Amino acid sequence: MSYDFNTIEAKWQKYWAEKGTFRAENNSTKPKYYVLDMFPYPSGAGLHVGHPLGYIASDIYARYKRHKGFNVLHPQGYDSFGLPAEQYAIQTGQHPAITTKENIARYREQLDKIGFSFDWSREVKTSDPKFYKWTQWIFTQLFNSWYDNDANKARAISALEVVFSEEGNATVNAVCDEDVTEFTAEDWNSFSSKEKQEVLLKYRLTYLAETEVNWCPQLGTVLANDEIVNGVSERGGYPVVRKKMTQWSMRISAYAQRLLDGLDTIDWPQPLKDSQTNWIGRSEGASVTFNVKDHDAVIDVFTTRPDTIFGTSFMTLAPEHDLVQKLTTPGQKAEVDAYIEATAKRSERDRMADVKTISGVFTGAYAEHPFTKEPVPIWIGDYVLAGYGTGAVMSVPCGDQRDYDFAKHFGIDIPNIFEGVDISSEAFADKENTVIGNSDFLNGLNYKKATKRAIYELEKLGQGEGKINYRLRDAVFSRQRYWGEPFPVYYVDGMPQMIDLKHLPIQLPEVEKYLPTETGEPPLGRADVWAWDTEKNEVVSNDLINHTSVFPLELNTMPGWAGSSYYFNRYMDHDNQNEVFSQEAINYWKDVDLYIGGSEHATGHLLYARFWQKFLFDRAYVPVDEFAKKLINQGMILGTSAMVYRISETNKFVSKGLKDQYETDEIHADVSLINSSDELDVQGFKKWRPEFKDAEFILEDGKYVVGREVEKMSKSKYNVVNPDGICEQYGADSLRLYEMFLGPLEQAKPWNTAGITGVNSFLKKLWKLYHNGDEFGVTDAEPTKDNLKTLHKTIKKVEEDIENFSFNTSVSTFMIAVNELTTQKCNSKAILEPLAILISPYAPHIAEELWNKLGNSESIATAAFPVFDAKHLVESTKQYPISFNGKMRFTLELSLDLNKDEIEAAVMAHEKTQQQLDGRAPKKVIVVPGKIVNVVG
RNA sequence: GCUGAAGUGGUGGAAUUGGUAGACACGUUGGACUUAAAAUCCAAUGGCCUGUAAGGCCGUGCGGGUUCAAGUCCCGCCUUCAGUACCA
Repeated sequence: MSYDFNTIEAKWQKYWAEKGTFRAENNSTKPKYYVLDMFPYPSGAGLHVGHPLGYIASDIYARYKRHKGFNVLHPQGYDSFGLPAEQYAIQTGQHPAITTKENIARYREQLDKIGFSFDWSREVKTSDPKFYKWTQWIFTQLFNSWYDNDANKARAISALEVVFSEEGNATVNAVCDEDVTEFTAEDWNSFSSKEKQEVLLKYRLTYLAETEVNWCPQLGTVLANDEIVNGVSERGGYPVVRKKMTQWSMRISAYAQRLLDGLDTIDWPQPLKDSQTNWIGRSEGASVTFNVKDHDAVIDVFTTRPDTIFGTSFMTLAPEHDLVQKLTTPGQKAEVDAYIEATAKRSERDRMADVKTISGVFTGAYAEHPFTKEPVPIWIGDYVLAGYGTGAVMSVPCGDQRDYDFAKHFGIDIPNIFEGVDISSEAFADKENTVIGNSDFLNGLNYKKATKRAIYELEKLGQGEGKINYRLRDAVFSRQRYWGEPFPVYYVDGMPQMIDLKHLPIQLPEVEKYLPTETGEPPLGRADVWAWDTEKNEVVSNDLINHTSVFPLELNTMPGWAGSSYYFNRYMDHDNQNEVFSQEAINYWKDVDLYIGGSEHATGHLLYARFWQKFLFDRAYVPVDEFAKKLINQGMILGTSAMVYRISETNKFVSKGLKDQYETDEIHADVSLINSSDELDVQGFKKWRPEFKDAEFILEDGKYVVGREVEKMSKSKYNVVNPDGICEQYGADSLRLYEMFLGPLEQAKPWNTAGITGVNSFLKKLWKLYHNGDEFGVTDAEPTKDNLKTLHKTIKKVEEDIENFSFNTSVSTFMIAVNELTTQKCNSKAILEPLAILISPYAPHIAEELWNKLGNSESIATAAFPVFDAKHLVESTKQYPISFNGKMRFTLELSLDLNKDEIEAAVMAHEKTQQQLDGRAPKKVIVVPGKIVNVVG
């Protein structure tokens, strides 16, 4: 009876599904443990071998925790709203829901073959109305909340209304829009309903604002900063331009400091924390207000160097700055307008590509230095970004290289305010060694003291204060898309109104086309049934909008990150129709104990999810304010592409070794056409694509050899390897073991199918260990000392490895164990039973089969993890080599029944040791069972 | 530029608080079995020296240092990868 993995795997996968082996209960006497994967976007291409890497790791850990007696929650679902399904819909007219459903079915089929211990009964799909009902509800909660800086948390907007009606807004310390004006209680009470709504909107955690956004014309939508890479859209690589639109925004900036502080409390990878820290971009400094000469306007700037304020010789505004038009003198107007037009034309990408070119123009206006009252010329320049700080800077050329370059280029003064520093060729930006001079009351002070003093003096003048600035901007939350969550919002008199939970979800309407309307409205504008009737409390036809109780609905949809910002909590109580999750469920599961996923979500999903979690915490819906205690970023599995070399302008291909003799183009060949010695199947290649039908080949040694390149696994590079094929040929257990064996979990590593034979033959050997020829055969014989030693060595190593997420080395440990037990001819049940449990997290199918054959009627999944006993590793005597001075080596034989002190004494007393150590006795000897003696002279 | 991670055989990678570097696997070579191939099994496999053996020397990106002992610790470089970038 040989190892027939196909039959075994199908059998146990069916068994697990039928018995509900991995179903988690929301209450248990066992301690809870929540293992989560980042749920996939179900793309049309299906899974390749890189996708399941993290799932296998989390599955090993989940299964291990079950063996260790935990009540484990290990769910899976789909992040099923998104652009590709919609793009496909635009091209084909196929409803995205249909495509999505098909893709999910395919994903599920592929995932099932790998034997994961997911609790599929808790599956969530972000595009499922039952799920997005709650996404919409959370949106309404954000709308009904404001951020109280004094309490340092979000509070109900109703509480704010009470304050307004009793005290006005003077005492309110909130995170709000900058254009909020002060009003009294009397003012508030005299406001019309609409005026009140307008004011409140400036305080809400999600608000409407006319904002400059990243508009992608090709995609027809707005993108968040993290959806733009190198100035083009992350998806599709299309250009992005700035555009002003009325959009929903999330006031994530209110949480900037807490998002930063929270990082100290969670066990996440340092690189990921660093990129969130950079993204939030906290910088300490001061805001300074400059009065403008001959104008009532003022210019606010943010600076990290208030100590250098006396070095200010000009100011620079971003070309988009609001004051530019107002300040520009008639004489400079033509030049300024031309400059603004020129910068607006340049795409974000161009602007980033050439940072070296210095450009700018003088406005003709002057500001007044707060201390010297000297005139300071006001320039505009595109090196100042509208989106950072206040979009204006006080330029101190002697202390900042960009200001220096700008000043040099335009012949502006470069006053030196540093003691003993030469600034004739470059600016001096070294804070640590700064001694201020030429600066009135700051003279002689260092950076720290001068900063403090400058802020103090500014505050005295009422022209500035210490300030902390964050790079993190509020997140735009509107997308001009079809395939996303509709907002639970309708408009009365232009003001947004939330739709009550009992009427949710607001479902996506049917539309004929998935493109924006001819009038430029989002695709939902095409729906003829898409308005809200406040009398009937339901979605009704557009035609009735003129009716007094029928109002237009919001036509935008939510961005991709909406659903993924709380899905981890919804798994806890996925089917609850009355609440997003019951307090009972959330208080039981609390948070994710282990979260595994890619590092590409560092500044997107993982930041937004932390933000929503903190918000839900503030409003007392969740008990903890960080959703994941530990996070691991699995590395990418890369593909090994095959390259063929076509001689330019011909259909002739030259083998790799000869390619340097010709001018060639590199072309990807499908990896399935290459054998293990890099030889191309020439006939197969001709048939592969029509344009190669008549291809000719220049061979070397009768073969066509391809070049190899390690790169991202992708359909377009023809280097994709599917897990299904691997499962069929080698089995899911081999796939699981091999993915772990490839290397450390966090590291990127290339896939090489050939290597899988190693783990495959290990499984065959394991099978043989339990079989006597064709018969299953284990005995009740007492295990030998060697048997026990092998077993306990393996228990110890595997347990340590799993706890440390070093899954790769345990696979080696298993191989060594099986080799040793084979040599020992061990078929003792007392050894083989615990061995099956050790292996089962990694190779669950074969383990379950062997476990079953060993006479166990229950699944191996809940069997207790074997207990390590150190005594089996201790031998009566062991020889230890001792090296000294590199050259001298001798062996010391010690009894390991001795305790540490006795061993130390024995070594000290050892005559030879004394000799070899040149008369000096060792000061310290360390003996660990199974380890080297450590002799310190 | 800044931030972070990492450099070990032909390849993927092991190596606990500093303690026999290269576990385990792939690949390669030789052998067994076979008409042959596949599969399986056995042996060898960092480099160099000595005819073999025994043994020796050199070896963890480079140059120094600490230590009886360094892949591991310290200082200074080089290279690669990832993230981020006119952030005031």
